[in-house]
Amino acid sequence: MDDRLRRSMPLFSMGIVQNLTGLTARQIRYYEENALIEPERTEGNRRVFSFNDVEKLLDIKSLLDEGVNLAGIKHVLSSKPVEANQPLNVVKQKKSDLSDADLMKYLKSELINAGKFGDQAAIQGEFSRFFNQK
Amino acid sequence: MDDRLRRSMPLFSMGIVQNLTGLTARQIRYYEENALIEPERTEGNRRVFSFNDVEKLLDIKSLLDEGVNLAGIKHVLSSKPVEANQPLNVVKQKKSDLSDADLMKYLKSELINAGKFGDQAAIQGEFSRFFNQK
DNA sequence: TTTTTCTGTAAGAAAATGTAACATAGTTTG
DNA sequence: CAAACTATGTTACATTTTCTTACAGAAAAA
Repeated sequence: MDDRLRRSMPLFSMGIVQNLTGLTARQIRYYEENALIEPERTEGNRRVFSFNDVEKLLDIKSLLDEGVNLAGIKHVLSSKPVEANQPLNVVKQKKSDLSDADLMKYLKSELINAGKFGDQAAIQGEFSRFFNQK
Repeated sequence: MDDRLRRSMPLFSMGIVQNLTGLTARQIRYYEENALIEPERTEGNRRVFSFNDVEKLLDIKSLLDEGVNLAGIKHVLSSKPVEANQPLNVVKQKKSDLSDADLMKYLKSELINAGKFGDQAAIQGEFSRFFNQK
């Protein structure tokens, strides 16, 4: 049960971690700057990494290889799910100062026009999904 | 049960999707280029988006707001878990042509040195995690 | 003393978006 | 219907941001 402790025990120097992960020291420091890891420090200010740090760096490495950027890596490592978006999470911007009611009116009028595209009569049915709830 | 069908039915024009999502046409086209969405086309080559497309774009939008890049978004939307890394997924590179055995030897010698940092006697225990399996 | 590591800064590459030019589709109106 | 708009499409180039690499000087560790 002190596994948690053992895994966060500071053990590895920068040089070793470079070899273990294949990341450069500069990269590792950069990731620390961006709060992806938080290695301990010696009295002399050298970083000392734990197993957790190393494993996290290995995860980071594999995500980097996929081209995922730091923000993405943060997201994945903290595995926030994508917040489920509401029935319709309309973004206002531009037409910014519309009231919700106005916005809905706008959408309805726009959407009615959508009829031109496909000729599916089901459009009416879809509207209910957007407008008939709440 | 034809919900699936309804949700993938092409309904929305580019302009409407811009308003619904707050993304620019340029962005939306770029995401299509990168295979995040696959809107249908009219005979005249205009894009027509489904509900699924719009919802995906809303997810993309919220990830973008977090600073996640396309690779990251792809990863999240397909929600691949980070592949669990093996007990020690050593990266060779640089010292590239070592055999696995040589590499293990190298790691052991390096790791033994690690003792200098912390003075925790538990290091020996940790080694087993790395070397005593398989 | 020699080797590592630290911080900071600058230069370079790549990703994402903006912008502009010009063609075609679809809509609206006289 | 035909002329006039407006929305979209494609392509190419410019700009911004993010990440990596390289370098310099100082301190720590061997």
